[in-house]
Amino acid sequence: MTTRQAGLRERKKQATRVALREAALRLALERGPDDVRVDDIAEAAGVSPRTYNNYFSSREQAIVAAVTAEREARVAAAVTARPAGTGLAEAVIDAIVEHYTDPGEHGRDALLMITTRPALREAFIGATTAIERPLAEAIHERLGETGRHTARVLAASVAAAVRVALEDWVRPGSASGGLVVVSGSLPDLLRGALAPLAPALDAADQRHTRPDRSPAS
Amino acid sequence: MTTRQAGLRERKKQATRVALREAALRLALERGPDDVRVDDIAEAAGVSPRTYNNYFSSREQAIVAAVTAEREARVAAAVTARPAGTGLAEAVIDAIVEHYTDPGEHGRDALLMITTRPALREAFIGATTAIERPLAEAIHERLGETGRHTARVLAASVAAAVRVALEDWVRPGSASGGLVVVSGSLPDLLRGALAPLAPALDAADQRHTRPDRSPAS
DNA sequence: ACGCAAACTTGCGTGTACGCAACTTTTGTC
DNA sequence: GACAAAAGTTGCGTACACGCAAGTTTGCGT
Repeated sequence: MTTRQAGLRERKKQATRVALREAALRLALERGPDDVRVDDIAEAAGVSPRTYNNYFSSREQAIVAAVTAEREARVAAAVTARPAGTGLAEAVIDAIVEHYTDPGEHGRDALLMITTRPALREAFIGATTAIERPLAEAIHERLGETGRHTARVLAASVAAAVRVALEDWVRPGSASGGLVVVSGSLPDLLRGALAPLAPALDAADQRHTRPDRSPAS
Repeated sequence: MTTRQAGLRERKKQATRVALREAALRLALERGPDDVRVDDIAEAAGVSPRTYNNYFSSREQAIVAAVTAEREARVAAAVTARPAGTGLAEAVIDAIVEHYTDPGEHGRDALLMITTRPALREAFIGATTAIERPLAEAIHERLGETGRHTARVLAASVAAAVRVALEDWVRPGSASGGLVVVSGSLPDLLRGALAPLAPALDAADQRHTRPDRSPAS
């Protein structure tokens, strides 16, 4: 076995997954997302329509995945990579802002299309949940063995905050009523949404640094 | 117009919604959830199948809604109802624990069925998102006008934490590897999951009480 | 090298979600 | 009280998600 522990099977699976999502995005950009049939995507990726559905459970999911894929892992890796002295809040927030600001290798036109069509918007927003697991592991590593549940909760909260920021970013315009006019730059929105969680992140960090009492009264 | 501003239209809509979800749950309990067709639910509620789909976008959603409905509003109301002196974290956590522990008017057999079938489990877990909006408004009222965005983020985080707790609660058993053996009582799980967020909730509360510096650096 | 077991793919069938356009009910206005 | 606009309901047609069981590929022990 020369290729690490990867295994042919796993590599093929990833290849199929990538082929499917790339095909989905390309076709959606070419013809417009409403003129892409599942069969087309499957054919372009060289698999049967049924197999397509083994990888993605909706067309929107496949298209969006081409943009959001691997962001999760990169963010988690970035969190792990911050120097150990860095506070947890700073590490997490910086990692997120950094990797969400980068539009990925796919151009802005993809994001434009996604943020324009409601169905794609929803899938895009829903994709935020995917960072929970890797992020939880990254936080868990920093907190040590005691903080496993805490790590999951914090990761889920961070994901939720990111989702809120993306909702604001993606939202059409402000209400004509003159109230909410948020739509700043994405980094600002992210920092703004994550800021309220900083106390929780740092508190967990402190508790790990000097473990004392349990949280229950 | 005798009935407040409710309007006949709105009342009929709610009645249909209730009829649909109650019918969905009743039929699912009677025959088992896999032997209930959408047409059956629609017929039992006295509407067309197409109308059913104007209210719920999946069968699971309708069944689960019968159990989770109005929890959202009750929790939000409970948060608002706590005396103003109470800390935000305490108010929110107590309100949630109180209303999620109560199994609602529908018996435990409904919950048993839901937590048994994977598809229903997922819908049940997914329903947690529904408290975000009312909870955000409740928190917003406590924080004052400055904290609108903060309130949304905190509400989303709380909902995420609740989801984590429910996932643990619903999860079959522990892994045979001997690691994670969580499954305590639901109240304990909820408090455990919400505890890490307490610092964030209280920090927001403090800031509103005496507004001073910004959270950065 | 061989062969078995597990994992993945595929075709088929069923039940479903949802856009669309016609029709009915409710609401506010004169 | 009548009417026009708004909101809701319904049938139809299309595309889709997914369980199931058969066929194919990969992994691994011998």
